[in-house]
Amino acid sequence: MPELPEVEVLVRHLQQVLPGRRVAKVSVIREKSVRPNKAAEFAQALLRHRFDTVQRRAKFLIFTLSAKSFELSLIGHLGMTGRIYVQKKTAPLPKHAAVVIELDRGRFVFEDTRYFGRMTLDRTCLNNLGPEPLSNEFEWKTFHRGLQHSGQAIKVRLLAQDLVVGVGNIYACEALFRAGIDPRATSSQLTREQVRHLQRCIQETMAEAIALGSTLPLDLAGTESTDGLFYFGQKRGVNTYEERLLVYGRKGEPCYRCQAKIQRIVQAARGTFFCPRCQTRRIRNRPQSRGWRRARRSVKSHPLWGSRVAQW
DNA sequence: CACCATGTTCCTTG
DNA sequence: CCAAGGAACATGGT
Repeated sequence: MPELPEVEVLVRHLQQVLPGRRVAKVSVIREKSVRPNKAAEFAQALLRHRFDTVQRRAKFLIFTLSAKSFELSLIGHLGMTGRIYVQKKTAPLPKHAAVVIELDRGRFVFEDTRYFGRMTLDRTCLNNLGPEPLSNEFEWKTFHRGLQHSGQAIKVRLLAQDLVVGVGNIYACEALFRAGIDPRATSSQLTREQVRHLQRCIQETMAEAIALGSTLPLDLAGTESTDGLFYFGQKRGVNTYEERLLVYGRKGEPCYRCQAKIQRIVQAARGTFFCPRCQTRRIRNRPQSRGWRRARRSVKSHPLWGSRVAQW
């Protein structure tokens, strides 16, 4: 269940639940899910340690544990379909449980249907990551400099995790729509104004998603068939949050801003959704023009958008 | 059967 | 050597 906002909301939840609990037993059910450590050494190292903190860096979860004077970091990545939760010892294990850690109270479960996720004690995966999008380190001048050296399409470039972390396929589409930038535009062709605008749109997209996800009734304890995903929100009777996304998954549907049909194309083997009228490759001299501000207000005042997100 | 899916890494190509 | 493109990983939903 990744992308930065989903991981952030999960981390905040786990930080409330996990600290203080001790590791009683470690079962690596899917050996490949523990890399590059060996399953046996991984399990042995964690034994009898106590969870202290839960943090996030990019889409990684970082658990710190200690035993007497020994400290260690457990790093997790959810891949495409990973979930992490603490369940009751009596609850049944999920079909695709990858790593199970029995605690003094309850059970830590890392399940992963497609097994693209992983757990490790090796911190080197945290090297070479770009700045956090919601930190001061995400600075538009550096962002601009990085983009100028690239001939890749901007949408593809955003996914590389070196100029900025945490932006995945869905939020890349959303941020580019908000910024009015064609996902096919060559990175180096973006103007300084477009880059500055895109930087702010990425931050808005992330911040609003975290804020929204913090209030939805997510199944962070792994008890239901629902999960901790909130790209599409939750289906709860009449209260449907499905239309929260502005372009992703809306192929053929009318753009909320201009009614043109949303297009789906493939870039780097991933689906990209965009509005062919609102998102242009052309360089806009005045990206903050009155017309554009009016358009963004109209997007935000769409009944299914404003009611759920504008409150933040 | 066809096509789609939230991510990253490795290999090949130019 | 480098940048960019594509396959691979693995399973399930529609």
